Amino acid sequence: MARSSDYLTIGQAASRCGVATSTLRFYEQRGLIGSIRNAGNQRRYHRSMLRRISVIRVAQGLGLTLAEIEDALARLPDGRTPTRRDWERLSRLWRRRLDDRIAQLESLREKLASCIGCGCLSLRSCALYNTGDRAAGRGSGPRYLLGDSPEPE
Amino acid sequence: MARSSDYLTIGQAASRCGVATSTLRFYEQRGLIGSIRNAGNQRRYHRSMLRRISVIRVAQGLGLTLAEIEDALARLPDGRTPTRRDWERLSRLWRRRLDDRIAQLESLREKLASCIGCGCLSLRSCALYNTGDRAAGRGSGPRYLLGDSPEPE
DNA sequence: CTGCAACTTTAAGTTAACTTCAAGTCAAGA
DNA sequence: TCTTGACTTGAAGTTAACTTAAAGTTGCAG
Repeated sequence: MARSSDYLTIGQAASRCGVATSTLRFYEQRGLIGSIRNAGNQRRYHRSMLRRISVIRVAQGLGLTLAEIEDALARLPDGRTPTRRDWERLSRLWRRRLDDRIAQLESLREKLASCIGCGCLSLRSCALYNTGDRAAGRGSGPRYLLGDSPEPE
Repeated sequence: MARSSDYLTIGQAASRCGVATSTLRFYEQRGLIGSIRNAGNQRRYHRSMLRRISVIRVAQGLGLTLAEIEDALARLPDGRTPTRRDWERLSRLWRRRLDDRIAQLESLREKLASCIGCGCLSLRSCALYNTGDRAAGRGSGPRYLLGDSPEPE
């Protein structure tokens, strides 16, 4: 039933998806993907896992964090690998985030344009200071500029 | 000549600029801003420094890294605090980056739209995989999504 | 059977932009 | 003078998303 060609080594899967093997191990550790083991304890990936990895990579390209992707994938029935219909739903959802982000940047651009001549940069009155666009203020560490989710209370 | 009200403590400067005092110390350590010391070795900031701090913050809001901002500020004559004319030049420059970033995201959105129905996600043939939009592959650490500078060779 | 590439694990390192901590000093009002 | 809040330093911690290293095991071609 399961031809051996249905399964790939970690190196094969990685090169098929354009990622490093360390990345796949990392994703597995995070619970984003799964694998089975052969007799010698080496990972083997079913071909269908390639699509799941692709979805993860595309979502990252859209600016989502792994946590958000994890969440989205976890909402699929039985945590199955995304079907074409699943992908349709997910990508529609993500497209909206992209729209939002573009709108944010456009608004920022307008504010910048109107401030070029003024240059006040006043904390109180300058629109550039009140874009709500800063990813700052949520703990330490680096700030992400696309996947800007709402602040926790 | 120099009234004492021309100088602010770190706490005053921080609250005027909407940043933490630790941030100002950090900026100073990085060489982004400067201060003088009073008799008791405490930092005092000249009012003009507020504008420099503001420029830094706005630039960050636009997605520039501190390294890039450092560079831009270092190009000002004698590393002076930005005048209104300097700000005009800088903000015009940064506006172009914002334009670029928006264009990138729009192109990504188109690709996503055309892939929603297809869902191939093939590493070889899918446009979503070849946006050139990934910040990946440059060392480890987090990836930045707006201040996406060209890859070193 | 030898040899080498590909695999295994766990732990630690990388990056940016800060924050937090510890232990101490300074400023200023009551 | 006392107290309290603001300040000082240097070192270490935080976060995401990985990578790198070290030390050992497996797969497979010759």
